[in-house]
Amino acid sequence: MDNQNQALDFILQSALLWSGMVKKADQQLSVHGISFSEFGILHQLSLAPQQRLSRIELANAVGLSASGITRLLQPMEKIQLVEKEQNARDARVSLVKLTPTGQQIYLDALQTCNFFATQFVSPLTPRQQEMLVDLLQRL
Amino acid sequence: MDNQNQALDFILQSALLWSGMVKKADQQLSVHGISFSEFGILHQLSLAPQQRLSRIELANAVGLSASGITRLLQPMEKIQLVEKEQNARDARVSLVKLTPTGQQIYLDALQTCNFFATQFVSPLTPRQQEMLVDLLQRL
DNA sequence: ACAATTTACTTGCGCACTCAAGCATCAATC
DNA sequence: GATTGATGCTTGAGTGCGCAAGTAAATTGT
Repeated sequence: MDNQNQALDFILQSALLWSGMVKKADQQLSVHGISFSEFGILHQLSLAPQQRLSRIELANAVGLSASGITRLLQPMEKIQLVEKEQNARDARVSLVKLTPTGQQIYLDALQTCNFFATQFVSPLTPRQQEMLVDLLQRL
Repeated sequence: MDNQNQALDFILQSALLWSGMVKKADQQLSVHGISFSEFGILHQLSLAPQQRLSRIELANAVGLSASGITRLLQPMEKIQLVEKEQNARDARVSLVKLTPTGQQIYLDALQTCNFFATQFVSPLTPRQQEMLVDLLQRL
């Protein structure tokens, strides 16, 4: 098994893992009424200073396009998980801010997601999990 | 950083990596006229005994639903990358077989994909790449 | 001061996929 | 050997995105 095949295996193996992972995550998170993508948004917002980010920052943080973010946020605003806020310095950017409701839903969903994620990586020892996260972060 | 957060990081980091990876792979493979999903199909078929698989086997191998496979294969049959073949023992299954054309396109695309994959994992040493593939395969 | 370019979004369109329902075939039970 | 249930696949409807084009605001160049 040479290096090239190893790299190819990595890509194809990831495809397989990922498709299953998202499906299960969405399913588990559905009890909170949110999708995995929406969880990702809540997560990034909760990490952000003052829990607010521009839409572009959000898009980069979760790996979606700007238009994807626009459409994802529409229903989230409607059910008050996040709210719009405009930037005083630059009228182009419309900031997204986590509401208290959104914060609460996030904390609930975080429990579920942590449980799921922990279960997902459970075939590995903690030492191996650490190594895996470390390796991925270098890519 | 406890174990739970590590697991969560793994999931979210994967989301980010994966979204970028597929986009780049699709872009590079477009010179061969195929998508990354289609490459996955050609790859699995080329590995299979007699280069033929049922649609269900294919779906499981690449992580798509049965209906996804049906729709992906339609254009691939039209341009003769694969062909239908029926199973003598069971009239329900319709096998998918790689054509010589498909084989050729696959080999060309494999070069591209190997190059891309190799580049993608290049921030890691060969030793680390090996470890990464090994860890993923246990999940 | 005013055009030209760049940036932050939004919108129209379309593709890729899923889920649920349907059809055909096989297998098991009576 | 008919019925019941499981399996392989296709189809209809709907969702979740991306891409390209459009708008509005900021920045840059002159």
